[in-house]
Amino acid sequence: MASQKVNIHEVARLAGVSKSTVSRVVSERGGSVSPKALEAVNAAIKELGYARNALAASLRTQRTYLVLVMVPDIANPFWSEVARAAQDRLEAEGYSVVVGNTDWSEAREARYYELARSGRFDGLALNSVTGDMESIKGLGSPTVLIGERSEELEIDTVGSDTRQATRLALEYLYERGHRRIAIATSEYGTERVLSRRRRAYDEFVSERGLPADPELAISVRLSAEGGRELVRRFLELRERPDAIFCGNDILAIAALDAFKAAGLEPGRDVSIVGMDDIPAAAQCRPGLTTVRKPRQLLGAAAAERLLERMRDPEAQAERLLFPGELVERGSVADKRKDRR
Amino acid sequence: MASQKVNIHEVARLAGVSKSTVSRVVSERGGSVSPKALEAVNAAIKELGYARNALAASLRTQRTYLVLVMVPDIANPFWSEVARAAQDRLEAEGYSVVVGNTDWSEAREARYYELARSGRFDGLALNSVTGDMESIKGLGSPTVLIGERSEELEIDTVGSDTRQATRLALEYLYERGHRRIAIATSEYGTERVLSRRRRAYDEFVSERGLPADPELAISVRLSAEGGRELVRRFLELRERPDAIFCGNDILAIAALDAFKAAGLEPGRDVSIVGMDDIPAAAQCRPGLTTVRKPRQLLGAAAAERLLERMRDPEAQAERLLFPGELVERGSVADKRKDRR
DNA sequence: TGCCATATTGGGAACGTTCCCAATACAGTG
DNA sequence: CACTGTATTGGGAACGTTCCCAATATGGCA
Repeated sequence: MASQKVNIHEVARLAGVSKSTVSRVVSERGGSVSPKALEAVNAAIKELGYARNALAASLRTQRTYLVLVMVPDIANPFWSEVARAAQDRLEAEGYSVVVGNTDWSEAREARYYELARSGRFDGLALNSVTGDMESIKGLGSPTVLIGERSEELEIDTVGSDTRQATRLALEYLYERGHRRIAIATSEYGTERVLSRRRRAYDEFVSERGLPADPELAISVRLSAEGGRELVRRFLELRERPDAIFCGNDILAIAALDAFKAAGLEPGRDVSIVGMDDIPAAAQCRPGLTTVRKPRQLLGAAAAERLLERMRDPEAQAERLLFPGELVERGSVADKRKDRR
Repeated sequence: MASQKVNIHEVARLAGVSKSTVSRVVSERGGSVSPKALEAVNAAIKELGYARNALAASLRTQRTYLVLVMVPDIANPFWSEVARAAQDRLEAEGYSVVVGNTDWSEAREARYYELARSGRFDGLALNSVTGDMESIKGLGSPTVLIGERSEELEIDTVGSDTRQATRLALEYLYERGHRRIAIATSEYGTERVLSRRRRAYDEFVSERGLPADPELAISVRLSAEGGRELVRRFLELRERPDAIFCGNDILAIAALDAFKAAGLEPGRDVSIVGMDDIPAAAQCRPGLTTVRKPRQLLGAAAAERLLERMRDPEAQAERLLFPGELVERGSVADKRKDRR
């Protein structure tokens, strides 16, 4: 059975009805079919091992019921949880979800854009590494951005409030007496606009009159490898920072381990604050003080927004930002004099 | 521009050529086109913002150049690395890769099978949670199984050698003087066949004449939550095991943390061996002794096998198993008398 | 110049479904 | 019984591409 070439016509022939009737049975929005015909069709489907060709159906209906969720790092619990939450919500509405992993690579991202442009998906929820808004607008499918990476107002955006989250972390370090605070984040080439994180940092530094040494802005990949590189670069600095604010937890935890390996105890000799609050942040020693982002909320909200956008492609774009929340653990020293 | 309804005919009209010529330009296998026509077509494509409809093309050619990699847990570094390695290999051959996350759920897995049956993918590489081989055979697309979950010989399989890996871990514990060894793995309902891991364990236990207490076979989910549950169940046992062999590292590391929280020091009061060797296994304290599986190799081999299978759907199925390798860290105590 | 081989081009059919509309069957009502 | 309204059915067109094949243009050579 299942000779894999069976189509609606063969089913119709075996069931003794027309292809239209078979279509009414197999397509979800089927019109009325008599019980007798229904039974005959179902029997024929079973006997022939018929499977509906979604490509042909989509070509005709212009709906695929498939959504692509594109993220930069599938292995990062932050992203996988966002994706999972979005998947939950979208599947409940009858969409199937597949995930695209760009692995922080522009080439891969471009590849997924091409895939999306070819009409295979009804919608996309994506985090862009390149921040190339023109490509995204040219996609031709309803799209929701996850993460606040630009000032873009024409595309729906669901993210956490980067400025607020960054200031929360820096404020915390400042309160505990740190003055020479570094930021480790990812900047893409010199021509690109500075990341929001970096701008929030610059703003904070100038507000508080902290040293604005360019050495303190360290650009590394937001990965474990980036964390190790961060520590190598840190150790080579002429004047070492008191504290580092890291762009995500993966980076921060790798840095934490690398510091320990180098004989510096995080939370005493150097302070580290992360971003995201992934499960590992609670499991490392010392625990990582970090800013929690509402992952499930983010994923669910992105899905919700995408559903609305797919219903009404002409709707006004929205911008939804969720605040972060500081989670205190052990990776920040308290340098206040009155505590000593 | 990009009114999103532009098709090959409009491009042809603007360029002053026939649709056939446009097709020759946009489809990869295009025949010969004069430089003049090529230029005219490209200009028209650009002006109209034309994007080729992959659905229509696939319907005609019966090729989608899209592959689905289905895994049970996208957030587990083991699976995400396997997926990434497969993606690397497949993209090099011109296929695009999307990932399906089943989250250990049978319902989700069934949903992806349905998706696959509808002809959207040229091939699938998947790890089945249910082990429902009949569904997989009925998929109608070239399929490679990742992971050795059954005796199935009709489907290409790429996996690690579960029996060898399990025995390696148990042997290691045995050598170090452990005799009451528990196994924590995931069994699905009583009617299902026992997992390979479990069978290898039973075999080892009977070979060495170790206690075959059914209490020692603990079935939990292979997740962090499962690790915490494992420790709760462990603490309630009348006669506590010396050592636990855990089905994967996620489980093992969560258990390790839970033991510490309960006041038992892993590597002294209780011994733990994991499986996979994910990065976190080296970062936890104590380090997790575990069996390393060759992730990249597994993913690349699965991709390779799938490529061959897509080339020749009638080829003989193969079964490729890679051995594991013991990585010694600090989570196992040495109970040998001669050492004391 | 005439002829042949090759390069280029265009039109119709096909991929497998759903949509539209007209045709027929059926049941209920006066 | 005739009539009307609804339920069910079937056939043709359409979705947007590629494939096949025949037609035409082009260039080289005798």
